[in-house]
Amino acid sequence: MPELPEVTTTTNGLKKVLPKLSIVDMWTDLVPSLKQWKTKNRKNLFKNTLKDPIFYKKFKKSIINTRVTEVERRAKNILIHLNNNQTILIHLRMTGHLLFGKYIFTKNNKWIPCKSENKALFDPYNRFIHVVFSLSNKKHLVFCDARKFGKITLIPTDNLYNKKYELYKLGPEPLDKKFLLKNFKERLLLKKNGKIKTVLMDQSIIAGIGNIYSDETLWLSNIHPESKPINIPDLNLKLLYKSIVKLLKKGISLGGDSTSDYRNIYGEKGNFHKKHNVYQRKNEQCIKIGCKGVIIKKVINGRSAHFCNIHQKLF
DNA sequence: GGCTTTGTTTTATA
DNA sequence: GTATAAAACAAAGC
Repeated sequence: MPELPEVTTTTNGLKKVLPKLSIVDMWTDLVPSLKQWKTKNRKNLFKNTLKDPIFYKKFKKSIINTRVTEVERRAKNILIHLNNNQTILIHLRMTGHLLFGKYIFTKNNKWIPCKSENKALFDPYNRFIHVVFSLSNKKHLVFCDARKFGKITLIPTDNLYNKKYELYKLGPEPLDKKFLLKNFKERLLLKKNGKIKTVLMDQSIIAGIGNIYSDETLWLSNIHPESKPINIPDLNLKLLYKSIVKLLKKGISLGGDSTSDYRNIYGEKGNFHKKHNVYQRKNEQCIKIGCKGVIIKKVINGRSAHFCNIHQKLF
């Protein structure tokens, strides 16, 4: 599940290869026919994304023959800036990932990786290719997504942070040097009576944390996921702040978490999922030194939470 | 075939 | 009005 470290791994990869390349063509199978579009009644959900046939036409026309100037991450969004004041915004949601390499369009209307490319590209998840951007160096930027929950849209670069677009309400970046313990506490108190796990995952409070990293950081800072921010002692808040910075950086250095479908732009898995202390370890012994607890899985505000019932205290 | 999965948006409730 | 929770939604795997 792409969270901050996974999206960072992807954008770091793209930063090295995309700038200065031009987009010469694009292909997608996400666009419904106009008839389907009208009958499915999904105009609100998909408006201004590639699943909107009217928007798709504008999108394609806007990006063809433009050059990539810069790639950037904001929260869980990938931003590809173009030289015509337009920015392609990609959200991977649950199972999406981006791949970069040489691809071939086959006779049965499918894209497959060219055999001379990295072997990792022959991953089974490659059968879910839904968008292909053809680039001026004969390579491709490929959007691959088993669930098709991912979202691709286009926003004028100058207007990225306008009220009408989704980036507007995002909270601060937890790895920003200016994001101090003091700021962290202030943000949490905006939801002082919520459940800390839910608050951590709220993108308007802090950007980039999802289910995996919220479970892991709470385990490390000895906090029960249903604790109210207002009740959490300073000592634990400080520990939580440090755990967030530490684990997000660890996730990045390990190339992300491939519990599910996440791959880097060369189709390779990350390694963070091998280092889980609590996520998806239901019924296993807690591995904190000296702790006799067992990992519990419980649905909290509609999301699965994993935690140790002994050393993670409810405040 | 129903349930699960996650991130986000929308709707409901206290 | 405000704060929090619940529901809805995407689509495929099991």
